[in-house]
Amino acid sequence: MQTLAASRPLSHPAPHGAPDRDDEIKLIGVAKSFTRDQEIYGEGEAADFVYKVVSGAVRSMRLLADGRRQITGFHLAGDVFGVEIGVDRRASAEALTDAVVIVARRATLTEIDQGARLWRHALAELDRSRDHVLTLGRRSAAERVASFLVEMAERTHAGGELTLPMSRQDMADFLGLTIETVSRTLTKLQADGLIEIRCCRVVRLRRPNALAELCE
Amino acid sequence: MQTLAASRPLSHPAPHGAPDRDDEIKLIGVAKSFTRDQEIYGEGEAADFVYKVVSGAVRSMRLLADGRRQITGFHLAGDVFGVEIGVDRRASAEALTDAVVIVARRATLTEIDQGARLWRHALAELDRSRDHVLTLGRRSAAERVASFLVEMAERTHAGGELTLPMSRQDMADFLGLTIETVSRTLTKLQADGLIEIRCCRVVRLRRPNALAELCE
DNA sequence: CGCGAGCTTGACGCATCTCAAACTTAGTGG
DNA sequence: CCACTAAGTTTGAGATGCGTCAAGCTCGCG
Repeated sequence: MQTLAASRPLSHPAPHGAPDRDDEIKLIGVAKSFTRDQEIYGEGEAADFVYKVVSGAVRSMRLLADGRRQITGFHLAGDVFGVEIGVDRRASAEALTDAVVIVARRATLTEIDQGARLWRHALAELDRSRDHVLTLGRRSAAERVASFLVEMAERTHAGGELTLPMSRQDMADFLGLTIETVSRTLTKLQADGLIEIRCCRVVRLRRPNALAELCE
Repeated sequence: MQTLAASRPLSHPAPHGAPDRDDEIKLIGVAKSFTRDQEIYGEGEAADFVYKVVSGAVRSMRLLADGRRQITGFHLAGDVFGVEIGVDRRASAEALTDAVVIVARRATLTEIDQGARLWRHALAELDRSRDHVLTLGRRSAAERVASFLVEMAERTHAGGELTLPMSRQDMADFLGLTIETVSRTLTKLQADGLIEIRCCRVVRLRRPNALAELCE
């Protein structure tokens, strides 16, 4: 299932520039590549490995019994994902695009002394997750899409023009909306002059401040 | 503002029975009491302290500029809260009921060697927050209320009869609904025989399995 | 050039929100 | 102990934002 690309053991090659502090989690493992939509791990499996994105992007998600899907996060180059508290996976992860990730045994994390980094990583994820809770609980469709674009622009260090690694369906499942509402909302934001949709996945933020204000 | 009740320094007095593993975070600090609705800390303040509930309950929340409120979590006896990654508070906390909490200097956390516990605590919170994301993103009002009741029953070890420490408004702001929808939904669940509302804040789960199924 | 996946647009329906009023409960003072 | 009050909750009627269903369109790819 998982295509083994290269098996050279490697420590992490600092992905997108040096982090502000020494917050880079070290993974000692093997690089694997995944093709678009390929499962990296599934809900209920043993959580024996942790991952770090080298290139491409990954989605984490949970499913309800009837198939409704909620994406809990997108992982971009440099992001660590798949760190769980329990023995089993509570979420699944799939490659959003063709992607290369480092796979490390879970025990590796704690063997090399980096307790504080792990803690801060979890707290940073928690912070982001709570933002997400605020968005899903209290923001309108337009506000959700705006905050999503602003966040993605920040995370990808996009200067004005932003290339999204995910489809409209992924955006919808992340934002708790339908694909149609996401599409309509983007069209509306464009009509209002806040963004320009260059092509499906390329968006220019024309008035980033106005977008940010939408998020209050 | 913060009523100082007792200033006896104390380590945590294991609140509601021993935890499964040694996951109890140790706080060395002072007990303070807060009255219902009293602010414990506010968004934007310095995050110099961490807290643990001794008795009563606490809500953590974030506000949008126009006053919309999202409660990100309820903290019951034994729960640690107010642990942040940054220097400033990204959320505020208020007493849900009259409550006593232990207040500890933030540095205390890391001084006494309990890195793994802190990490697991953050991961456990993250897990819960992601459940919350799933609920807010993809569940109907009935499913939200059902999952809330099930979760609260678990957390309070309620055997059938559950006494909620929060108002309908708090439930609504936690579940991303309005107070009217929460009220109507509870009435509906009662009409369907899943619960019995003994009085506003006392609920008996008549068919806990059916409720759990609603959450899939 | 034509096909298919993904995206957009339209029309309509419904779950939830809004606004408003009645009711219940808890608290207060006579 | 019982009015009286205020806060919280429930209920109702109507509005609306987003979902659903169904075409039609665009663009990348064979």
